[in-house]
Amino acid sequence: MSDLLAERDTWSMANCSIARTLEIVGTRTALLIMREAFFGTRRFDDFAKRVGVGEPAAAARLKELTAAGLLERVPYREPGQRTRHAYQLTRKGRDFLPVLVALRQWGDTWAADEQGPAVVVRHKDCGAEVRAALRCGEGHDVADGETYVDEGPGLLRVEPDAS
Amino acid sequence: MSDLLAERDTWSMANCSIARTLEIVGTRTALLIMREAFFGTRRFDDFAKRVGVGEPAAAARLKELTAAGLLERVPYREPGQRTRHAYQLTRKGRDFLPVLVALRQWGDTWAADEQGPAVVVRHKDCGAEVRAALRCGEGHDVADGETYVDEGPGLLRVEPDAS
DNA sequence: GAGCTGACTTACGAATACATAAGTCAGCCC
DNA sequence: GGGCTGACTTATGTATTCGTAAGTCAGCTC
Repeated sequence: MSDLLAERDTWSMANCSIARTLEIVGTRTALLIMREAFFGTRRFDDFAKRVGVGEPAAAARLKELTAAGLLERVPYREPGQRTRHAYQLTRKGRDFLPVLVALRQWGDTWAADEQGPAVVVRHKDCGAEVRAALRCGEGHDVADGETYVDEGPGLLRVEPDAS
Repeated sequence: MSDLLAERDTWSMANCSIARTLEIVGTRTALLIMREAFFGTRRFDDFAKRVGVGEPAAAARLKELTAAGLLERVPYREPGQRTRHAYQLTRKGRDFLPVLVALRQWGDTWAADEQGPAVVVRHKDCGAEVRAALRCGEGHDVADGETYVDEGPGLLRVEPDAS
């Protein structure tokens, strides 16, 4: 275990999963649309209205999220209505829930509304509130300060700047 | 337990912890600066260089993150150098780690580089990789589809649109 | 087949986020 | 006390993101 943080200038984060993720959902509206999708919203107009965003912005984000595979357009038909398309979470999109839970949790803790949170996510089996927790592969809870950064297989070594 | 999702139009998300959080760290560069802060970067120039962002953008984000209380400017002094200021994570900032872990994890799973992740976060005690997991207050692991949305104390009721 | 409705698209302007390049400025070293 | 260096700021231009308002378009219903 070398201390990667001490030699931070010998490697680059050009290959960064966080940056790649943000290229898909890096805008405020994209994340809020994902929030609404988890609330069960499926129709175009409802996304625009409930997120509080204009239709062009909603259309652009929905198209991006669909192209990226977090949402899929599925045809549906209400009785007496014509066939329409609904936006529905894919497995890839549902797997994004921990990010939203972590964001909401941080906001509830550190930027809370005085009234308390508007909604809470609960566990179906027991009704207890769902939280995003850090845990290691051995099953231990990971508390503040108990982590270190290690080299991964995709680490990109670079020449340290002469400066 | 009423079905909030079915009556989605009777309440508003004007009071939303996710949206409030995004007003602080809702930009790509703010999140990448937080990533670098967790890597131990503390100096202005290093933030700009390592995040790959121009100095004005770095200065603006660092100022916002400091004003929001995720970072703090602490004076430091290297031998033979004058006093300078370093940007250091506060408790509020360190508590943001689950968001970054969740983002990285999603990216590693769904937008992975073929080389694998550049870095991994490990648990100090055992060296096992740290993951962001959903867990309920009773300690159960929460799997895909095992959640529901419930009313919180700050829920804002609204008149459903006539439309 | 005319009207209606949901689902977008187009057009245009404002605000924000970013890059590059250059300038400022404090204070330790010599 | 002049130069150097790290830490910014200022200036300017561009790209992206958003708003509002209006237009298009498909395909049921009647």
